[in-house]
Amino acid sequence: MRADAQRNRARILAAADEVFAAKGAAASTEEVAAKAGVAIGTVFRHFPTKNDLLTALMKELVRELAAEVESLVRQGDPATSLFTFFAHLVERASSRKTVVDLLGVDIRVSEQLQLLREAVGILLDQAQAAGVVRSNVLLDEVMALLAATSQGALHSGWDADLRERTLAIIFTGLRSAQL
Amino acid sequence: MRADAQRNRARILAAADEVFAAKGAAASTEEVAAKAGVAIGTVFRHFPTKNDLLTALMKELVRELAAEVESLVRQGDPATSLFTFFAHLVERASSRKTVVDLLGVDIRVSEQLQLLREAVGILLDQAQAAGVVRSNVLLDEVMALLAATSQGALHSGWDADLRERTLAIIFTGLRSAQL
Amino acid sequence: MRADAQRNRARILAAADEVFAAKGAAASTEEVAAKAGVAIGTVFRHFPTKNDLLTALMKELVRELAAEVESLVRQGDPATSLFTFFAHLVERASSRKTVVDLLGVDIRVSEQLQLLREAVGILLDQAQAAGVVRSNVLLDEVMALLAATSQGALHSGWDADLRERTLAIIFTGLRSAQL
Amino acid sequence: MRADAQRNRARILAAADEVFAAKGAAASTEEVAAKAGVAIGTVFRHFPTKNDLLTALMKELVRELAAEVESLVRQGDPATSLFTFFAHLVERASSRKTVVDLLGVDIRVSEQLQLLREAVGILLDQAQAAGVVRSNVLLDEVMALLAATSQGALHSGWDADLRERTLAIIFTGLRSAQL
DNA sequence: GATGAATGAGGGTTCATTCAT
DNA sequence: AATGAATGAACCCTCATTCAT
Repeated sequence: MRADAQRNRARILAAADEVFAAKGAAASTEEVAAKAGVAIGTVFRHFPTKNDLLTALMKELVRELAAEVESLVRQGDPATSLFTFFAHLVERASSRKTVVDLLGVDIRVSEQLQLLREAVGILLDQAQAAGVVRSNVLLDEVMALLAATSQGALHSGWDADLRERTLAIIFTGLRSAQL
Repeated sequence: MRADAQRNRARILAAADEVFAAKGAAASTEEVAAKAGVAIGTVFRHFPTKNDLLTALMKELVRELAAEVESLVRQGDPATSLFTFFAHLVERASSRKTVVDLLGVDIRVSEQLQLLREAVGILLDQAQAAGVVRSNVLLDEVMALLAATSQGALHSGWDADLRERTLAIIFTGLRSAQL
Repeated sequence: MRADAQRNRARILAAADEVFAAKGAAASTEEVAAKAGVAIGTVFRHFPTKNDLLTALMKELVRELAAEVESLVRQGDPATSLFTFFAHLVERASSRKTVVDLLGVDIRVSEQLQLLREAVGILLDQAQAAGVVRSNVLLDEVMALLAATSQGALHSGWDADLRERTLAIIFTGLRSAQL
Repeated sequence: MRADAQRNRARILAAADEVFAAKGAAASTEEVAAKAGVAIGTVFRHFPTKNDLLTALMKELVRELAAEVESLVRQGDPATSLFTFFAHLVERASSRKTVVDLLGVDIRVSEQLQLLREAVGILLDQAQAAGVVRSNVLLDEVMALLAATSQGALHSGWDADLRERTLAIIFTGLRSAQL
């Protein structure tokens, strides 16, 4: 791929991220093109379908998240890394409708999610090994809470404070030694 | 309002509930009209805007939920009513896209939510008085968890089992005496 | 259907006939709408797909042709009716690209053509009974010649004179007593 | 012109022939480029317009046909060469949408057809001299029948058998001694 | 000369909303 | 009040053509 094409592809992805983050996946491809500063045809050359664009965005997102998890696995505190990642993802979701739409809705891309799922699985294992998460908590529930909270974080009412307090309740629920 | 107009209004709301529940708010007004057995013009006479129709649906939903809360306040076990209601709402959301869309997205109708908020507030008070919910849990967090979990419940992966286990974590987080 | 809708439907069909006759089936639906004096949405309300519009045009055409054949069967000279119809169809095709496109190309509407085929079959029977068409000529060949000549008649070079002389050759080929 | 340019030109023409033969002139230039193994820009450098490419194809076709006629004139049986050529062209058309589209539709290239016309004229003269075609048959009619039958041969229903029987009728019409 | 990315007009289709019947 | 036809902006996508690399 030529240098300018590479540049445009990146620009389009960035524009799409912004636009879809603000207005959700229902925003028009035309708007993405405008924000990227290219003609509509250029968007469709790089992503032949609107859905392809959304999927690419999703892959990008999952890649970043997985990288973050990996970094936590290597350098973070095994006991708290799960909570750290959880909080970070939710914080991020609060300003990005795309994160939410993609994390939750599209079934066809769930293969992509598998990657993320496995990464989070490691964090969960660590936390359970460290004894800060009950051993009967399954990865399924953690993923479900992750997705649900990300969705929720989008709403207007969720400021940093509410987010923190809500997560505190969930983290308490995950901690061992109760019941 | 004439008797038949009254009847039509009810029919349209019922149809809208069904249609939007199945396909989300993106479904066409025409489809609602068809399912209601009226012409498209009739829908717009009753609800001048598609958004008006969605808002009306929301009011209806909140009214029902509030009624359910009230009934729990009167006849339910004060200690567990909050959890009962929470679980029921989430279960309901899992098959009704409308619940989710409305509960989460539309900001302009949040006045309507006030009613529900107050009702849930009573349940929370009761649960805290009964000592099954920590006293430092605020209504804000409960509402946030309610909304988030409702959204999450929509996803394909959420079967009854996962729903139950996920809620169990949240309920544990709400319970007192831990940490 | 309301009176105005009926009127518009007719107008659209007439406009489509004209437009497609002049430019072939590749002409835009928008142009049809403009010529009909309606908005684009109206065209699609009556014919949900461009192909539906073309098919409707085809049905209309076949209906007319079949009616003409029937009238010939009832009142025409059995010996010459086939030739009369043949000549008339080709003459008509010479100014109507639609006739040609539809008669020849679209496979999905061939059920419609069945009607025409049967009608022409009667004319052929009559002509053979009258002894002016060889008895070993099959309906298949007649239909093939009909279609081919209609297509050919579209070309710029075909004036009335050329048409007549070309048909004379074909008619001679169909006549009995030679070879 | 450089050697590689020459080679590319030939490749593009070959690819265009294949592609347009299969899908008709509506196929995209991009597809031609792909099949030719060159970039789209190269196609447009050699043929500044899609129509130029089609015209070139036409020239090529006419050249081939004229060569075939010439070979028939030199070595064929004067009495039957016209029929041989006629049958061969129609057979070829049955698998090549291009032949048909070009032979029939484009007016601007009719100068090219002049060449073919003259060649066919020779065959006709021969056949009339041999007494197997009526002397009052004009070249115009033969060309018209040639074009019409080529178009017709494209349709799905035309198998080898139908083609043969249909041509038999036309050939009979051309033969002398009848009427 | 070749490459292939960018352009942007144009096409089919949908749908909220308006308005004549 | 109800009907349902008409409107037209907006959307996704295609493709001939141009032009920077």
